[in-house]
Amino acid sequence: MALKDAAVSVKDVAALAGVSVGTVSNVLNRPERVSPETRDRVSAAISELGFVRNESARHLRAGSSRTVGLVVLDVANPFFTDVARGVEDTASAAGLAVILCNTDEKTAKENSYLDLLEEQRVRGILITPADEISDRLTDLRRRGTPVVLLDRKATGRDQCSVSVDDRKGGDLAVTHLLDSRHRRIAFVGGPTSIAQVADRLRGAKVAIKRAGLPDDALTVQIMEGLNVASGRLAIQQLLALPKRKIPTAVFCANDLLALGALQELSHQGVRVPYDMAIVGYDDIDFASAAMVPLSSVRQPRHQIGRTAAELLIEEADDTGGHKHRQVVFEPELIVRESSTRTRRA
Amino acid sequence: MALKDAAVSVKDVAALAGVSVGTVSNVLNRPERVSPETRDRVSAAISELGFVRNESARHLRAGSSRTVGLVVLDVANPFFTDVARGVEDTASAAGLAVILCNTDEKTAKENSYLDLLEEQRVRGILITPADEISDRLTDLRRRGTPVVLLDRKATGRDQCSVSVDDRKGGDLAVTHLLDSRHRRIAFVGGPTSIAQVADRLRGAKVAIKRAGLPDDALTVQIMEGLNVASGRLAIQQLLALPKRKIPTAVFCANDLLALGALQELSHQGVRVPYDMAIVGYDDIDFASAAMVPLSSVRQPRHQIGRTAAELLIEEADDTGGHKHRQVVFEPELIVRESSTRTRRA
DNA sequence: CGGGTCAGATGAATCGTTTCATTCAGCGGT
DNA sequence: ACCGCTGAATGAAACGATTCATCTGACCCG
Repeated sequence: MALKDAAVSVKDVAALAGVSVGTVSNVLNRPERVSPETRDRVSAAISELGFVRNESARHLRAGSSRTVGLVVLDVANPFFTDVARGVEDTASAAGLAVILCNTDEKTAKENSYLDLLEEQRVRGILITPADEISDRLTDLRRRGTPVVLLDRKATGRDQCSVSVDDRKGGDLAVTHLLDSRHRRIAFVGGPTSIAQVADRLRGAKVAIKRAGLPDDALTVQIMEGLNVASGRLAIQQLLALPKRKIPTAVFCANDLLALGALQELSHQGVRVPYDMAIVGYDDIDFASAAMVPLSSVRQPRHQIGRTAAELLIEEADDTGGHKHRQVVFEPELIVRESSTRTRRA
Repeated sequence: MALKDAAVSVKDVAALAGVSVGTVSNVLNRPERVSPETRDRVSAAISELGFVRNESARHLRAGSSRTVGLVVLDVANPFFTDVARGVEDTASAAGLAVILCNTDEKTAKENSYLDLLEEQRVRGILITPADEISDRLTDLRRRGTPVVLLDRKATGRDQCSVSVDDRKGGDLAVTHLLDSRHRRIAFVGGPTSIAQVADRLRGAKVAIKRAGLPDDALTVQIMEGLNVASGRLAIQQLLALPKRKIPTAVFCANDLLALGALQELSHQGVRVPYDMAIVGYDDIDFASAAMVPLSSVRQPRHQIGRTAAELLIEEADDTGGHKHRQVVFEPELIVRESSTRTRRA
């Protein structure tokens, strides 16, 4: 049995098995080239010493590592954990580990993680940028680290991305509310510097315009963050408007906001959906599990992650034939109780 | 500017700056030993070539890496994402990256991640074991990788752990329900092979016994998983019991179960807390944001993560004086609407 | 002017693994 | 008995950064 201070290397294994280090390496990597007896002897030595390969040394020689980086805005958002699972499934099937990094929407944190990942020589990086596509990211790619954008469409054709048509999603949500006779609608979102928020708002405006309504039929409420607390606050502010300006429906840029809104409305005795309808975005699991099941725009979260990881692996393993692709999924509106006035007075 | 195929190394930098590789390394690691002019020349060369250190090479030489592994049961559970943030805060302050691994409560996945982490020669591992403490984990420690148990108390004194007194938590929850006059209580949990579930159940039983009630005052409902779907199912099963056996309160082993229970009760027209009270566990953010705000046993999630990471770093940097510690936090009962019958008929 | 000091720079050795050109032994064919 | 072949094993080189013993030259002092 190996002792605590062992630090066993191929050399030790080779010595114990009475072979050369090259042979040990062959047993590990191309066992068919080694005679059965030798192979057994080496295997025995490996388990006796408790030998564990040193990935850094392999990697140093090989030039490429077995990890990919996944950089997201917020791991606490169920949307991203689901995407992460998709990434992990694909990556681990390919024998790759995932380093999950959390930026909290801060460019500074994003940059320091990118440095770290590049120093680790990760095979590639999946990222939902906190802001504009930074120079840091461009440099990274130029130096040879593949980057796939996640939940954000690449602007050019020279880069892979996997996203969902957020404009269409915003359009779907608001069109649904308009179809349900709502004429005063609020959009509740986070900072528009986040591309997803900006696009969903844009889609909402398109729907309003198509219906021939004036611009002010849509009240735009921009909050600090995309979380539950901001959702509650947004409702407080909306309910404080002059009575005839209070919307009859709100479309929230994500489900965390929508859940906060739902809670605050209930708290204030406003009935959902009878007095006010709500549509969220992402269709996280908690949306259908909410007390008033939440209508929401569904995104194929898991598939976004899987596809992005596939593109990344394809680009990383590129033998020359890689074509950059911009995959765009279609959002789907899931109508639940929070926006259907079946028993309307 | 660096070209795509650059793969710049210290050698290239040294050549461009007209110095030796040793000097480049000194500029990087002990700039005070290098004369200002040389330092500037080297720095210029570094940025001109876009040189990025190769962490694997550093690590190979240094013998220790700059990453730690965090192995949890389920990243999609907000409890763990909050713990993960705590870990990340401490780790990144120490210049360490976190590799987050998800076992889905499966021993097989756990083992394959442990292999991977050991091959990466991580500085240490934080883990919530899916089952018993496996031999794999013991071997790992014997070979020199520090391991700190997370949300699970170490059985011996030879290992660090950070946990919460789950027995006490179960006791608190059930005692609270007993104080509210409930005499038929259900415990809804996941498999008891998960230590947390077993301990919370044990605490619940202690409370029942202390109150002098018979064992069958507690209906034990063991479900497959610790998620929302299982919570709904559990309620369906409980409501199918003979009327006089149906409990008036349920204590759920975590908040995901409790949220599922809440939803199903509402769906079946059972009023919470008037017809049935609920207490959850973890006090995740969604608990207070639920339509009927959920009573729950709070754990210092963020602090669990921080403390565990601190212990791990201390053990990893050990210069001989490390004492293994088993930190146990106290749980706190947060009473909200789901278990208070103020307007009881 | 010789000797000592010291900051600064050097470059070979090292970490653990993989790779590949080379060696070796055994064997069949002539 | 010798040649050529093949399967098996070998061992040195290489990956890139760090370290440390060593070297260089400038400067000061007696």
